[in-house]
Amino acid sequence: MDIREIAKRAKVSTATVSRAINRVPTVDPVLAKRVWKVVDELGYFPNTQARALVSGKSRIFGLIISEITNPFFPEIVQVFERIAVENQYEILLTSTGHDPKRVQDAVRRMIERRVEGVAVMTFGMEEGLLDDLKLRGVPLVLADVGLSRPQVSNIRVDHLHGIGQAIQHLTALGHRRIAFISGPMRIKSAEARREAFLRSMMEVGLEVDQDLIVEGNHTIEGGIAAFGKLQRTGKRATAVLCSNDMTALGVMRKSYEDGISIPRDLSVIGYDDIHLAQFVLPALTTVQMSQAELARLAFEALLAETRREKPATMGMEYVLTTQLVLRESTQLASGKN
Amino acid sequence: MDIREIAKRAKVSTATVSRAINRVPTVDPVLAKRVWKVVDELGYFPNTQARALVSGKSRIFGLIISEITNPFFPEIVQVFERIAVENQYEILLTSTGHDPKRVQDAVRRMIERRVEGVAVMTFGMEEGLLDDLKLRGVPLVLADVGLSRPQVSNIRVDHLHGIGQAIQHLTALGHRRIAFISGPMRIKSAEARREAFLRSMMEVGLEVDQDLIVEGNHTIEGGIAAFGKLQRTGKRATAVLCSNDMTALGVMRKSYEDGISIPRDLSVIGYDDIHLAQFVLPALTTVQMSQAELARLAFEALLAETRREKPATMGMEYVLTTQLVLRESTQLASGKN
DNA sequence: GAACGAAATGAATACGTTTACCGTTGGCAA
DNA sequence: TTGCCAACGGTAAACGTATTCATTTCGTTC
Repeated sequence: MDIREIAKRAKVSTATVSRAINRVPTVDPVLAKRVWKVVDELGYFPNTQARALVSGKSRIFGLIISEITNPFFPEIVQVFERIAVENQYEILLTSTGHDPKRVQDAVRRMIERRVEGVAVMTFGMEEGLLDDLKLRGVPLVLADVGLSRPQVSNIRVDHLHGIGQAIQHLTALGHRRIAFISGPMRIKSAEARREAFLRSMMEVGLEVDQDLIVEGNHTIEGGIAAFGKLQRTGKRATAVLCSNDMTALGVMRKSYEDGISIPRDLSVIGYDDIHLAQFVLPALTTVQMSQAELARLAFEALLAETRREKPATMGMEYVLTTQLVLRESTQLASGKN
Repeated sequence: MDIREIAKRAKVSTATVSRAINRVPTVDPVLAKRVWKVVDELGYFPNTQARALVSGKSRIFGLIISEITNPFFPEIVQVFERIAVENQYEILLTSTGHDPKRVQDAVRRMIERRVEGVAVMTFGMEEGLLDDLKLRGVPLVLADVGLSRPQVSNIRVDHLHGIGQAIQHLTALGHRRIAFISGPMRIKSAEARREAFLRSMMEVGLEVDQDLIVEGNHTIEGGIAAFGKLQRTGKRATAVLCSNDMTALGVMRKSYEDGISIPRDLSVIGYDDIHLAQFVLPALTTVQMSQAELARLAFEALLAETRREKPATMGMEYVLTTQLVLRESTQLASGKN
């Protein structure tokens, strides 16, 4: 069943059917009604591939994330998808696990489907992988990748704000020996968070002990391993700041196993503020980075880009700020430290 | 840049280009090589919409889930997506929150994109919403919706096995007063789990106190509320079985706030075995229902369906079994109960 | 009452592929 | 040398829609 069938039954031309369906105002209301009647009776739905082919618009955006099993991302995906649907867009989702091969694959698939734009959330691998997209003038939005670059919009995250608050909070509680468990350093956003930590420590006049900086990988398992390593150094920290909430959950789990009580013996601060953070035991003090806001910014940026006549030579810059959320996992530094 | 451009530069016809790209064996290796050379030089990617239009195959599967923010689903999505990509399929993902309007919308979008099949994970709303798909002969796979129905493949989950093990485990530990926090009863799978609970209780000869069965909604918040309600009845249970892990997390959170120690004062068992379950404090004893297996079954079912010549009048039936996983949240029933 | 213009409709084309169908080529046997 | 067949390549027609351009149908004005 196609537009021709509708045309025949409504006794109009296919052109009129097309116009009626697309609500072109010049079409006679009487004819339009006749068309809609047939459309409804037959349960006709326009073929998107045909539309895309002739119009040159696929109405698909690509969304590249790292790990959908990290609770940070589902919340982004949910909001992004909701907004997309509201705007009659579909999304081509891909969770790459930072595997270059999978990124490459995703890019190819997105080009083949002729996506109108791609949002990339957290990114670490060679930028070269995105060149195919740039070359074709596909609008690109990168979230949290540090410096901006030509032809690519950028969502800059103000890590310094939230992390600065976190450090101030800890020092106010009397903590001096503050550890940091980073994300994988090949990821830009992990690097940026680490920088913000170092800078914040400097600003409050605390020196950082390199032994108290350990690399994790943004998973619970990584947090467990990293915290284990931290303890084996023998240098005891009274507080630990984590590069994301999953890492913090790992720290909490490992502390529990080792008989370290949080927050009594150790204060822990996470990063991201995933929904779960408020429900763990104890509830996690963390730096909030609004997933909804991030998703919204990314979508708006993409949409703005597609509406533009000429592709912008310079990408737009958006800013997302962060903020400390106090809960139960931090407390006054204990006695002698 | 299109197939014609390639044809011109490789000095062959578009038909040959098409055949070369699709690796049709009859094409002369010399010509094929010439074609591929040009394709690579120009960075040409075939236009999927055009392909879909002429071949009648969109190479897209729909995937309808309820809540992507429930950690159970991201693990499914991940596996489903991975297998799909391996088979050159894309997935159209939709998280409906069981909102009939959003389901309706999703169905429309999927029809418009001409998906070759749809997998529905957990389902509660009027089946009528899927009629549009059935009518068009779109292969359908439903997971965990109870009885099977014509034209629709079904993945039956053997809740009884895992839940039976859970109840036996609890009774072996001396528990007699076992509470159950269900999911929302409009959801088929929640209903099925509740039935399995009732049946398992009967099988071990325990009577169920209706006051000890409370309805939750498969979220942490719902678990908190339900457990609060449970306590207000005044009838103390020594163990509580939850319809999913998120609910169990809610119970754990609420217990913590109320000074009830798990597992000392109360044993808790979850359902699903989300990845997180092993890391919470204490690690959650739960009934495992393999997300990877479920995703794989669903995809295989869909793929099998698309390969079939004539649409099957009767759907296939697949079975997924469940199994208790012992961790730290259960313990001998305390003294006097 | 005729001619003109505005507005709406219809015929036809294009979008980028796949593929049925037909024509060409070359090899081999007679 | 001729004829036949096999094998392969090319031409052209689809796929379902949007849209340009030509046509028709009005109402309006003089």
